[in-house]
Amino acid sequence: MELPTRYTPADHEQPLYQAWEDAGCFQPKPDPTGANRRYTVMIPPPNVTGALHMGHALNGTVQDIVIRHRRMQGYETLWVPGTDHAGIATQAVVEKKLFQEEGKKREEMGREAFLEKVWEWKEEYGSRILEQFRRLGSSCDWTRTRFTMEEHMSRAVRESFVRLWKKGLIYRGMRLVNWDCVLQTAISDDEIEYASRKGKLWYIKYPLEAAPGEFVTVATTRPETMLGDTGVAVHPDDPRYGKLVGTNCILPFQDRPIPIVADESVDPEFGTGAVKITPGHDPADYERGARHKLPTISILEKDGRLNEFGAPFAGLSREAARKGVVEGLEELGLLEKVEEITHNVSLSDRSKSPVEPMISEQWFVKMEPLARPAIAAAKSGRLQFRPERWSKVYLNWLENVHDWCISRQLWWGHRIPVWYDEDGVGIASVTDLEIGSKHPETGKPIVGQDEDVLDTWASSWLWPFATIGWPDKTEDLSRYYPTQFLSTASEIIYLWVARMVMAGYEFMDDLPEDQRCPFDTVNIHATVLDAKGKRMSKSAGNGIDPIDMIEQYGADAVRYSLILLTKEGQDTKLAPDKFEQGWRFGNKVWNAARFVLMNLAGETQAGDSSDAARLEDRWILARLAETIERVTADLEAYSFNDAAMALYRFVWNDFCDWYLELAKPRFTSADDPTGPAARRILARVLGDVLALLHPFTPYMTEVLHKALREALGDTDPDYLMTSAWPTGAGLVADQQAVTEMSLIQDTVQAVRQMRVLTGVSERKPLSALLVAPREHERAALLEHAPSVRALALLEGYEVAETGERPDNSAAAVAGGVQIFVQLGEDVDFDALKSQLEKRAEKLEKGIAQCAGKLSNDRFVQNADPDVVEAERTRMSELELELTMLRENLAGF
RNA sequence: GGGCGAUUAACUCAGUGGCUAGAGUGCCUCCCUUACAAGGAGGAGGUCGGGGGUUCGAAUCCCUCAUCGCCCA
Repeated sequence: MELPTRYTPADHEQPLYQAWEDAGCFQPKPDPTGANRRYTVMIPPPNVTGALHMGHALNGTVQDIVIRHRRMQGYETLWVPGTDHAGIATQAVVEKKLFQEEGKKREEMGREAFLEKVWEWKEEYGSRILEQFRRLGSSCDWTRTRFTMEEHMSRAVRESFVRLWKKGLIYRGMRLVNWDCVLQTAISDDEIEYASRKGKLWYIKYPLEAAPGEFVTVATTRPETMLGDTGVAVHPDDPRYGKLVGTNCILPFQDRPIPIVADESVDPEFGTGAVKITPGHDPADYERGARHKLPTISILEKDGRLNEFGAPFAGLSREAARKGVVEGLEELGLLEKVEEITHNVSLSDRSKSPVEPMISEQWFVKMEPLARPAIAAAKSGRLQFRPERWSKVYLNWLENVHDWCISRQLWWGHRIPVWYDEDGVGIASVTDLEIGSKHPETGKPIVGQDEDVLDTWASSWLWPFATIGWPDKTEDLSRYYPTQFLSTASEIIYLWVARMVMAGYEFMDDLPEDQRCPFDTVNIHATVLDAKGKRMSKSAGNGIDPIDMIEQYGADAVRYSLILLTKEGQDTKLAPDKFEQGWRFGNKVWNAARFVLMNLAGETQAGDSSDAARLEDRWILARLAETIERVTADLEAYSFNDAAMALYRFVWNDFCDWYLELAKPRFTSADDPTGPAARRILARVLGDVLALLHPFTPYMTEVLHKALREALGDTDPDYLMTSAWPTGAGLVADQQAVTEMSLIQDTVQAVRQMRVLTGVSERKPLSALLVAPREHERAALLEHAPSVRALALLEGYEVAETGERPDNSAAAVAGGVQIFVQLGEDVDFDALKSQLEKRAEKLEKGIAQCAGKLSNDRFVQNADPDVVEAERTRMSELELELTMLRENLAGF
C-alpha cells in the first residue's frame, strides 16, 4: 500500500462523508454489549437563515467528538440535527428579497401568499448551514433532521400551548414590550443589540404649577417622549427637590399638570437629579409609574409615528417629532441646555432601527411555576454545567424570572392557537376551530383566530423531546429522552437552556421526576474572539469563515486546532494562521502512518505487550496504555483539550521522535530477529492512535485506518467510525521500561548536545565511555547499547563502573551517568563548558531549595511523608549529578 | 450599577498547594539522515500584573489595587 507523501483533505472529505452516510453510520445502532447504553445529543438548532461561524464550528466539533467517542464505545448514539425557523430573521430576509426582486410588500400579497414565498425560500436556502455542518464532519443522523416550523413541531407547539392554557399559565395583557417600528412587531431581549452612539442630552425646564416663573429641569436623551410624560421623579434624599415632592409641574405643549414624586431608583448624579417619567415608553419609567400609580400614555403608532396623544406633533415620525419638540422648547424658552454625550442605544437586531419600548397587548407565559423545578434540577446536581460556574447565570435568571412575552406580530411562525367568539372571548385549541362553530365555553360563534404568531423560542424550548416525537408516545421518545449532553454558547443559557429544562419538567410529566430533565450535562463552549480579543461578529466583519479554513487546511485540521486552542470554558483568540498547528499535526500523523505501512512487509497481526522484544517496545506500549487511559478519562469528563494534548504528545514526542527512529534499524536488515515484533507493535500503536484520534480528526484517521487494515490483509475493513474504542487490552503499563527508556533518552540527548555545542557533525561516528557507578544504570546502558548507539551514532561504546576521562574527550552528565565522548583534535569546548556550568548552577539552585526544605523541621513534620521522601531522593540525585559535573568541568 | 472571567516566555495559551513552571508559534545555530524541510538536532528567553495575607511550602488559596474583556441591568 503506497500513500502519497501528503494528505489532501479535499480528495477525501466529501466522498468519505457520503460513504459514511450511505452506510448508515450516523444512525443509532443497538449497544453490542447488550447493556442498552444510550447517548443522545440534540444540536442547538441554528437559525435557518444563518451561516456557519467559528462558534458553530467549535460547538459542532465538541458535539461530534462526544458522539463519535460514545459511538465507538458501543453506546447506541443519536445526534439529532436541525434548524429553527427564526421568525423575525427569516421574515425579514424574505421580505427584503421580495421587495428587491419583485418590488412587492408582504401586505400587498396577503398572509398565505407570503408564507408560501417563505417556504420556497426555506426549501432553496434553508439547508445551507446544515450542509456546512456536514463539511465539518458532524456525524448527525440526517434522517431525523428537524425544523421548528414543520408540521410535527406545530402540533407539539399547539399541544404545549393548550396545556399551559388549561393550567392557567398563559394570559394576555397590555405590557411594555420592545417594539420594532420597522418590522412592526414585539421583539425579545435577545433580538436587541446595543451600540455606542454619539447623542445629545437635552435639559428641559418644566414650569412649576404653584410657582410661576420657576421650573424643574429634567434631562433626557429622547425629548420627543416628553409628550407621554405622566410625572417627574427625584431621589427622596435629594435636598434640592425635597420641597417640590408632592407638587405638580406643567408639561409643556400640552399644559397638563403632572406630579413630582420621590423614587429611590433615581440617580441624583444623572443630569439634574430630576427625571421625567414616561411609563408608556421606558421600562424603568414603566415600573416607576406603576409604583406611583401614574397613568401610562402611549404616544406612538405601530409604525413609530406619533398618535393623537403626541399632540401637537401627531402624525410626525419619531425623528420629525424630536426636531419639532426641540424647536418648540427653544421658542418657549424651556430648553435650558444641550450636552453632547455618548450613550448606548438599543437597536433591533434585524431592522437596525431603534427599539421603541411600547405598550401593547401581548400574550405571556407565567414563568414562576415553571422555573421552580428547573431551579431544583441545578441545585440538586441533576443538571450539571461545565464549567460549573455557569450554573450561577442559569439560577440567577430563573430566580428573577419575568413572565415571557410569547406573541410576535409576524406572519412567519406558529400562529397562536387561540380562537375568539364574537365577544372576543378566546379559547385555545389543539385543532383548528371552524369559523362559525360554537365556542366550547361560551357557545357563541367563533369569528376568527388570533393574528399573532409565537416567539421562536416557544418552539425551540420543546426541542429535546418534540424532535423525537412528542406529543406522540413514539419509540424514539422513549429510547432517547432524556439526552445526555447539550453543548451551547453562554449567551443562550437563559434564552434557551433554562426554557428547555422548564419545558422538560412541564411536558414530560409522565416520566419519573429524575427522567424529565432534558439533559445531564450542559457544556458551555468558549467564545471565539478575533486576534485582538474582540468578539467575532458579522457586523464588525472580523469573523473567520470556518468553511474558508476547511478549504485551506481541511476539516480535521480545523477541528483539531480549535480543540488544541480552546481550554474548556476559556474564551479563545483566533487568527487564520492558528489552524496551522492542527494541520502540521495531521501531516505528522499521515507520515508516521506512511512509515508504518511501508515497513509492514507482509505482517498481518497487530501486536501487544507479549510481542515486546526490546525496551522501546515495552516502553511505547506502556505509554500507549497510559495514553488510552488518559484520553478515555478526559473525554468522559468532557476535557477535550487535555485529551487532544495527550494525543499530540504521545504521537509526536514519543511515537515519532523515539519509537519510529528506534524501529528503523530493525528493518534495515531483513533478518533482524526483532523486526517482526517491531512491525506488529507499529501496527498496534498506529491502529490505536487512529482510533483515539478519530473523534477529533475523523476523515484522515478513517482514510489511514482503511490503508492500515488493507496492508494487514483485511480486504474489506469496517469503518473506523464504527469500530471499537481502544481499551488497552494486552498492554502492560511497564513502569520499569519507562524509567529505563528515560535513561536512554537522556544519554542520547547529552551526546547530541555535545555535538552541537562543539560543532561536531551529527553524522560523524564517535566513541563514548559511559561511567555508571550504579549497577542498574550500567546494566540498562549495556542491555540497550544498540539503541543508544544508533540514536547517538556511537561507533565505540564502553560502559564502566569507574573510569578516567580519556584525553581530548568532551564530557557531560545524564542523571547518574558520566558521558565521555572523543570528538577528535582541535575541538572548541568553550560552548560546551559554559553549558555545563549553567547546568551546574541550576543544580546548585535545586539542591539549595531541597536543602532548605529538608532542614526545615516544620516541613519534615507537616508535609506528606511521600513528599518528604521524594524531596530526599531528588536531593541525592541532584548531588550525584553535580558531583560528576564538577569532576568533568575540572578536566576542561 | 450588578455578576463573571482574564493578567504566566516576544505572541497565543496550558499549568488550582509540593519534581528544576510547560506547549505551539516566533527567534538563534546546525542538518535536505531513505515517514514527514509542513521535517530533524540543539539553544536563547519567564522576579507567573502590583501589594498584602494564610501555609512548613503559593503561579495555584484569601484580601486589595490596577488593567483588559464578556454577560446582565
